[in-house]
Amino acid sequence: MNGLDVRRLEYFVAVAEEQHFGRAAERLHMTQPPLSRAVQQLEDELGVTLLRRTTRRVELTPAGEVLLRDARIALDAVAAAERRTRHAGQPSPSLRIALKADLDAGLLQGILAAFAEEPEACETELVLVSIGEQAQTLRDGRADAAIVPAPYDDRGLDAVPLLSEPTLVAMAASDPLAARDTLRLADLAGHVLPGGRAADQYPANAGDLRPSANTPARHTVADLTEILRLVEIGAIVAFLPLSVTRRYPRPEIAYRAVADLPESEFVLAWPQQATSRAVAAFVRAAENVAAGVGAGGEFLDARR
Amino acid sequence: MNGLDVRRLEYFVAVAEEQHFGRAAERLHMTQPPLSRAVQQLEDELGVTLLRRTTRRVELTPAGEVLLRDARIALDAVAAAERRTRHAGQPSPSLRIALKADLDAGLLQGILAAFAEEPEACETELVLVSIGEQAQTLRDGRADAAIVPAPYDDRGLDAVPLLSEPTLVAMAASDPLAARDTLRLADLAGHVLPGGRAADQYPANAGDLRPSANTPARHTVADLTEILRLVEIGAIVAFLPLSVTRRYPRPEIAYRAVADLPESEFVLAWPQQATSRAVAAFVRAAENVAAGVGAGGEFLDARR
DNA sequence: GCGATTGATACCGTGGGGACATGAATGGCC
DNA sequence: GGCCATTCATGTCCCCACGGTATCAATCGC
Repeated sequence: MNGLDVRRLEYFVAVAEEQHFGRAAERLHMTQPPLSRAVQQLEDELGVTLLRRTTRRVELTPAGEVLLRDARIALDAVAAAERRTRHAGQPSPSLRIALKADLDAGLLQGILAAFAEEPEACETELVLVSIGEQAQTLRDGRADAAIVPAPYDDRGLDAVPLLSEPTLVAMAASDPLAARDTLRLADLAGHVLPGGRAADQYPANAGDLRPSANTPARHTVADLTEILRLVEIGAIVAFLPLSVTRRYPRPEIAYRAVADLPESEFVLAWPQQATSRAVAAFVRAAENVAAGVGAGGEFLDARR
Repeated sequence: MNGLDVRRLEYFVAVAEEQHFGRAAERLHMTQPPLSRAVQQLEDELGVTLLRRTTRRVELTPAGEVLLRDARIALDAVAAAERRTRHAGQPSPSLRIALKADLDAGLLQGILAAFAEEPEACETELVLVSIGEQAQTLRDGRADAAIVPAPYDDRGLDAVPLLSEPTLVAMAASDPLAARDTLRLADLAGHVLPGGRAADQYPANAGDLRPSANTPARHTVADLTEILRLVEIGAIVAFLPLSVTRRYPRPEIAYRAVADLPESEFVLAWPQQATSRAVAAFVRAAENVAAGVGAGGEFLDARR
């Protein structure tokens, strides 16, 4: 028999992630011996050793690293195929829009209304996800399009820019810096962003709101209210688009302009393989709405 | 048991492509009954009907169309994982560069030399493919990077532009138009490109050299020599980058400038998921070489 | 209406995957 | 340094699932 199969790939990924056959077996709801054998068979079929085993440690070979990365992608693709097919099989499939609540640049209502006018419109469904999950939601087939703040992981996705708006820093009102009207990034030395990165090094490690997989986060945040609560108590500062700050006026939080902070960009993204007319119509609608808002310039003044 | 598996997906794709259980079974080297059952099980697991069966015809439902597209992508990803892992398991894996012979903008030798100077260089291997196959070769794991003429199918790929050079039209020397020094696209009305598209409608349907899956091609060509032979006998005309025409000076072929024909762009592409240092080094080397050549301007004069 | 074509159903045998029991090797610890 | 615990590999058995053969049913063409 030639060719990998999904089950074995899942087994390998579990072992690679746990670095431990026993724990991986537990996670897979099976016992350890058949798991060991399955991974061995995988290695035999490939003619490649994927894992260095000691009785004390399991670690990946270079080839194992390659397979771990590619297997995750392949498993994502399989899961996406399943989800999309299930959804497409429903009587009248809706268009599923993924977004983080309040991170829509204030465009959502307008876009939905414009889309409803399109000749190829269909029902829409909002898929509310955690911060930074929008792209993955598209890749794994849970949504058909997403409004997402840049930067984001665009692998496998197509996108059009929607609009840019000023980025403000949110800090505790009690912070000495809050006395000033306008700051510079360097002033924020010593302050920490959600996820634990240093605020004054932004955007060296891109992704203001995305939880970083590499750096161990002191606070793991998935929601704006969590972020704002931490801001209030002075634990962190956060960079937020103007439209978001407008929705959360809080006495204990000061929003201030930062002169050398890049603008917040919002894009509309969708899976590259998408061919549905509904997605195309939604993209058209969103572009039109964004163009209108951008020309109107409602967001040009930075504070108050 | 939940989750699709590779075997069933292959079965479904075979049936969907053949629109016939018997032929699909033959292609899969099996008999028809277990194939029918496997597809039924797939439908049961998904809770979705994928195929409308009559005893005379098998056709896809909308959900079936979705699964066919996504299953192909998923199967590609699985096959790519297998190929890349096999390759990564070799003692000292080479960097595999895919290109169509002579469609390298004349950069190949320079890039290879520059890459060899890089600190993270490794052995390189050339994967010579048919016209238009470069991108697929990257997606399915047979190569790690590719030199490819734009436009191309960039799904799943990252790329940097290398250089642009004038595009010439190759036509039979006996063609009346060959008497003129410079043409316009409209002059080519009635002439046919490789693949059967009308030359004067370029680039309405993008992809000058890619075989089109939709339009039935009168001539299927995978090689420059085949194209040039058809040009010589006056069957087609072809749009070719200047660097290619320089390599094929033929008395029976006239290369002429076309005023409103866009330049030929070459890009270096690689899989988006690539993380290897060798690929990064190769990209650096290629960018440097291309920048040098572009600045030198060797390709600026269009004819003679 | 009859036959040919084609997909579905019935039934059976074999092979592979999982559980249980056990072996072997390595690293920590006293 | 030897003992023990941890952990991965191996041996064995069992069962399910996949594939093959035989056959049925339905539809289209003549």
